[in-house]
Amino acid sequence: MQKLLRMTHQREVILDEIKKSTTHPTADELYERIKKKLPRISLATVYRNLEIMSESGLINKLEISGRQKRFDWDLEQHDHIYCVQCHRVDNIDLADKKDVTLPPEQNRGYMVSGCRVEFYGICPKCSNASIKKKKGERKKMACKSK
Amino acid sequence: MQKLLRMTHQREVILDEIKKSTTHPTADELYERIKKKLPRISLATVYRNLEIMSESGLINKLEISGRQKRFDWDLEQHDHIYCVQCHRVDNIDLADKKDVTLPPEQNRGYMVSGCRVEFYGICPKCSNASIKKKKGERKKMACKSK
DNA sequence: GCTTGACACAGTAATAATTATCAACTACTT
DNA sequence: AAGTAGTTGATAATTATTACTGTGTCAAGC
Repeated sequence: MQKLLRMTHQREVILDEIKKSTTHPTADELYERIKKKLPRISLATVYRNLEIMSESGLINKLEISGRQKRFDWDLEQHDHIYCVQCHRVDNIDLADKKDVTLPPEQNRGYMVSGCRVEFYGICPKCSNASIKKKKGERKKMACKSK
Repeated sequence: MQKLLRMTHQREVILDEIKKSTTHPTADELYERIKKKLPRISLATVYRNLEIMSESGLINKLEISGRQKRFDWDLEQHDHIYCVQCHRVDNIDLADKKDVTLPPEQNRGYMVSGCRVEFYGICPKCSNASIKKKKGERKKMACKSK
């Protein structure tokens, strides 16, 4: 499964941009940022290399709700919390994750290989934005909601 | 949020088809099955009504990994396990779900409104299929993988 | 019984996200 | 230098979903 890959300039820049992210960017978010450094890069290259790099284990592809794929540089096992309003995704570190186990009589015959825990709610930016809105301050939302 | 809606024939057939499902069908899986009963129904009608019925609480729209939306007639809170090979989704009933909590210092400022637990692995059909394949029996996979 | 308005329908166009294709280019290997 | 395997940018194609459009249906009010 682990695949050798040449570290091209494009790949370096993509990887670099992911590593700088505090949140979990989508392919087109990364594309927008990377364009500033490599104006001629193609969106297809970004998609292609995110896929390749996640296959070869350099980054993680998140399995998470929502229609866009998101990528993560943090290869340690961890879980996520995401905002139902702006779809932002943050890391969480669940201490008692080990307690979450599926009793064998419940596994429906599956060979279980893992478990994801996903919390959801409203992120601080969005809840601030909606408080301000209530107060009548006609200000733009802090984070875009699609 | 709860919205009144007229129970048309199309809606009845759609709802009926979901309730008959042991797994969690996608819109186009349902469309294929419903076409046999209502050959003139439009895919758009299926999508529209799944959306409407989940808004009005008749069915559940699953937030789950994978690119297609899936729907569920079971309105009770429960979690899911899914097959990484054929993308089938089954219900599980997690007894110690209550233990899965996010310590306040970990919530990143979110107003947490819920939590989903998702197990993954290989479903019985797929693992049987791959055993048969290993034995050299050139048989078709038991469930399609896309 | 006819008219009006509110939904709902089928069919199709449009959109969003992603993946595939392809010709040109690059870096290695011989 | 020539061959070749991998990579790139541009663009076409695909997939899943949503929006639009003209038509139809039904119940309420006249």
